[in-house]
Amino acid sequence: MRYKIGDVAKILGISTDLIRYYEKKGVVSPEKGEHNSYRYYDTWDINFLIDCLWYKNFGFSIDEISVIESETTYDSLLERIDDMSAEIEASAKRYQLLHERLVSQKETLENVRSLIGKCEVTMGPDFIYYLNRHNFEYESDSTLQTLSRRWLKYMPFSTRYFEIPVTAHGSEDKYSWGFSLDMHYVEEFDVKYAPPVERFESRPCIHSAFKSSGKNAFSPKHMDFMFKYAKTHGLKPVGNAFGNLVCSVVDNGKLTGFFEAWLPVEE
Amino acid sequence: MRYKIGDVAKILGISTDLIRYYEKKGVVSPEKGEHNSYRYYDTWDINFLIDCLWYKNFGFSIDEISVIESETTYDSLLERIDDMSAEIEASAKRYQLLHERLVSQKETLENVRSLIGKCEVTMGPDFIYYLNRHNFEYESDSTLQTLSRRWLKYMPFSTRYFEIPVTAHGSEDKYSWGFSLDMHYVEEFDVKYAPPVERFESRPCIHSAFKSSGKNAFSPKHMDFMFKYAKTHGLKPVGNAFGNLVCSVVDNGKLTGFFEAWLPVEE
DNA sequence: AAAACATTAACGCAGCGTCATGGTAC
DNA sequence: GGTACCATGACGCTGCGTTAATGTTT
Repeated sequence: MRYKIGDVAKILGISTDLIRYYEKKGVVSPEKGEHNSYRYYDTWDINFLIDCLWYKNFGFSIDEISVIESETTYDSLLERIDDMSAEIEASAKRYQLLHERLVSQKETLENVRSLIGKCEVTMGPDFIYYLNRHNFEYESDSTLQTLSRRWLKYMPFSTRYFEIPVTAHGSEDKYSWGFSLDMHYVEEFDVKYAPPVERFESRPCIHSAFKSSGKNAFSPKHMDFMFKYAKTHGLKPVGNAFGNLVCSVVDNGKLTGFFEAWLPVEE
Repeated sequence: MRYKIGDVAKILGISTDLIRYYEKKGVVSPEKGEHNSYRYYDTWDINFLIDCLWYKNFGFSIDEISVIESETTYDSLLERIDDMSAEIEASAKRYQLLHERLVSQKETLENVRSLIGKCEVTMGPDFIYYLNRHNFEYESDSTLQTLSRRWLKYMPFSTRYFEIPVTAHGSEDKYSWGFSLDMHYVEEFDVKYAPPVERFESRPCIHSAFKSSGKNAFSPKHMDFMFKYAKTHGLKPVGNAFGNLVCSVVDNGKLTGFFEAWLPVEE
């Protein structure tokens, strides 16, 4: 039996262009008509294409497929399958982690909105962090830059972290930014840390949230209410206030950052 | 502080080209020098870029990012996160299934090679299947073609299936091809089936494997040894012989198909 | 004045989809 | 002889990387 390209496309449920594309990439080579330049496929060619689709659905690239289909022995196929298996396993893991992260991010988003301006005392998070920006200036230190590049790749598991020296409370412009990474992920990714990366261990904190609209509007003043809360409730700040940028979205027509904030306290 | 594009690239660990590309896509727009056309970034711009990378690592496309970063409200962000969460969950599931499939495929490959020419009696698999090709000719029936397209998308969970009528044993060219899908996946994908899709329920079979080299060399004769085995061991074939194409690779310099085969029998 | 930046523009990659133009089969 | 198919080629898409030619900063 000879099938024209359209027949094959129908049988396989793919486009004729895709079949021609595979041919261009050297995967399939059907007979060509003598008088015309039509492609004529036999059963074997179609089987071959089905094989290709099989591998394609595993995620093999066209080049890999053309190698597998034309030059591969049983043993090297087993090797390739091992490699692909490892890749796919890694992807599965990655997507699973991403999914968990998105779920927790969504929880955070929901909590933060309802927490704005309110304070509660609870155990703070357990995480590692470092600072790479003070007020408006990024550190030009190359060690820090290397670090940042690594932590940027941990995103969205790493998050944007800020810190306000407890002594600076009330002033306009003393704060630092950096990144933090929850201990959960430190273990998951087996992250080694040493100064300038520090660890914050879970302890009692005032937990709250606030927002800040407009460019460069972020200021330690946004956390004043938390210090007030401490004072009026007989709690003593015992460390720097800190928090994370949770998201930045349009709010009342203005670009607005939403922040989750913590202030370590003691009775 | 003003940063030049190279400084930003260093801070973020990405290429200057990527930053310019994001600008072209409308994500970031830094100030331009008055006398030159250099780009100058402030802290805000860099934050913005970090945000973008954050979303990027979740898998959002550049277009989505530019929307999220410039027009999105808290509520619509939550919605987008829900959508993305569903997508990512699906990907995670997909990769996990693919991985399991690859692992089982590798097992099959290893078993089949050691089973070639040997027979064992064991419980056959439980699966559904249909036929769409008889000898060398594909059915042109459009219902079957639609079915094939669907089953081709189930690959590599669906596999290439062949059947040899028990009455045709010994003849040269009576066999059919189609697809089969293990009951495990029928449940996993919640596949509904009705004729022409049939079910084969697990029952005692002679289990073996064989290979076939060269174009169009496949023939029912390859299974003769299984019928012989049945005869010499007092087993009566009680249904069509069938099997799957396991792989096709180069063997002794020739393109060779490896097949796993089953023959239902009774004492 | 040399080195290290910056600019724009064009091209390339995979893995296709989408025309446009013209030839062919039935 | 009409229409449904086929061929080739070019271009578009995303998310960048890679030159190349040229201009600017320090």
